[in-house]
Formats: sequence, structure tokens, C-alpha cells
Amino acid sequence: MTTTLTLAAHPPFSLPAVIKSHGWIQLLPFAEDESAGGFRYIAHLDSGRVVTLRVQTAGDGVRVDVDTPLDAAERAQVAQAITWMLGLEQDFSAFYALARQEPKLAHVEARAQGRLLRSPTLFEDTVKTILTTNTAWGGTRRMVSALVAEFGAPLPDDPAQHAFPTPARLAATDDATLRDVARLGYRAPYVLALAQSVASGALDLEALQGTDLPTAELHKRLLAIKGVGRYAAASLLMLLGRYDFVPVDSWARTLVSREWHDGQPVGASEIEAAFADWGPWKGLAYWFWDWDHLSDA
DNA sequence: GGTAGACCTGGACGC
DNA sequence: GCGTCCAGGTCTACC
Repeated sequence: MTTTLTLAAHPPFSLPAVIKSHGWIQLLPFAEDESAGGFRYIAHLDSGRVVTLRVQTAGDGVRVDVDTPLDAAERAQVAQAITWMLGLEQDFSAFYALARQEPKLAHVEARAQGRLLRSPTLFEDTVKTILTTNTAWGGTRRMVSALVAEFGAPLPDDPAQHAFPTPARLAATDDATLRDVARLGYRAPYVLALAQSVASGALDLEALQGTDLPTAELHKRLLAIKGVGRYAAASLLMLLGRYDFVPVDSWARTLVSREWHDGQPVGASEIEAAFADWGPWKGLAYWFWDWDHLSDA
């Protein structure tokens, strides 16, 4: 027996657009399912069960298949998780109205761009974001894979596959293990401290999903997390649906430098200034800007 | 508020 | 195979 859920999305919606919105699909326990045009995600449910969610386009939303019967609470959790992960309820009509006036963003509405693929929990997204800092993408993939393989709960039908580790599981490890086994390097104490504060209840990260806190306050709270600086905080704000900041990394500096500064070095202030007119949509304008002509940068 | 140096890893490169 | 250099954000100490 299997379980199937059908979830509607606020139009316009494109599952491939969400999947390709950034690199998260390449990080375990996500896996792209190209034959179905969707993805798989190994979820560790509150009930303790570990299941594979198979997601593909269906009608104006998505269909979620699970290879096992789920009880009512588990079904509700899966529906809530997928709705959050894909931003099914997000409305970008205000952004699209502005984007129509800008040739470099004229494509976003037709492609249904705007949603960014999220993990089910802000804890997972925060750990992954910390692991994107000060390293190449290959390093991020390696560190996330190691964390999942070493500390994630195994899938019963295929124990070689694992869910993302829970805060409690990571909190139960130690700095040296995270350095030696997962090769997190100097990031190990950051991830450990985050896991411990979430597991102990000292930090309620998940309460920030859908919070109505002002963006400035949210920004402040994210920056208070060790290992989360300006770039990581801006990235996490984007995942939380707040686009007031541009995640300034070396790639952003390269793009903005070549687009508006004739290849001369630029800093965060120049990047923020380049998108200042986009107000609460700065981050999205940067993210979906048509940089194609700079792809060899 | 701004800046320099340390942090850690893996890849590129030269020998 | 080995050693060196470099890129990638954040933190801390210092001015």
C-alpha cells in the first residue's frame, strides 16, 4: 500500500523552476528524479518513521507519493512539509508587476520563478547554509553527504540511504567527531552549538518559519547564530520569504562588477546599491537577474 | 564602524 | 608523491 497526496499551488507554479532555483536539490537527502521531472526527499517524520517522499507535477500543483501507508498525523506533516519546501502558498504577483518593467527580469513570470527550494526545517537549511560558507560547492556537498550518512536515520527499505540528522542526534556528537568524520573543519563547533541550542529548546528556529517578525529583527536573530554572517543571514532570509537583503558572496561580487563596474572590484555596498530600487524584492531581483551573458565570468 | 588575521579543506599547480 | 598556494565567509581582536 502506498499513500498519495495532491497539493495545489498558488499560480503560476512550476516544479522544475523550484527544483532548479538553487543548489539545494544537489544536497542529500534531496535527489532529483529526472525521469519523473520531480524529486525525492528522505524525511524523518515526527512519528520516528523514515520515508521517501516522491514529488512530481500534477495539475496546478504537485503529487506526493510515499511507498507506505501513513496515519493522519503523518499525512498532515508531509502535506505541511511539502507545502513549505516548495512554497506552494507563496504569491509573487507584486514582484512580477515590477519585473515586467525590467528587461533583465521580464522572464520570471512566464517561467514562474520566485520560489526557492527549502528543506522541511529551518534547522536543516541553517546547517546547510553554514556549510556553504568559505568553501567551494563541492565541499558543501561533501560535508552535507557526510553528515547525512553518518548521523541521519536510515531508510528501513534501503539502509544505505538516510534522512537529514535531527538536532538531537547532532547535539549528541562532539566537536572532534564532526571535524574528523564529517570533515566540517572550523565549522564543526558552529554546527554543534546550533544543534545543541535547538535540541535543548533554547533556540526555537522553527518558530521563524512564517513568523510576522519585522525583517530587521529576523535578520538580527539569524546573525546571532554562530557561523551565520551577512551572507548566510541574507540567504536564510530569502528562504524565509524575505528578500530585503542580497546574499553577497564572491560570485555576487563578480557578477555585479562585470555588469555595472567594468570588472573593477566591488563590495557589499555597491551590490546593495545596484538593487536598492527593488526594495523588499532586492534578493529576488539579484537571484533571478538575467546574468546569462556573464556565464563565462 | 572598519580592518587584519586566523580558521579548515580540497583543488590546482610546480617540482 | 609531496609541498605550496589559493579561494571561500565568519569570527575575534584591535584600532
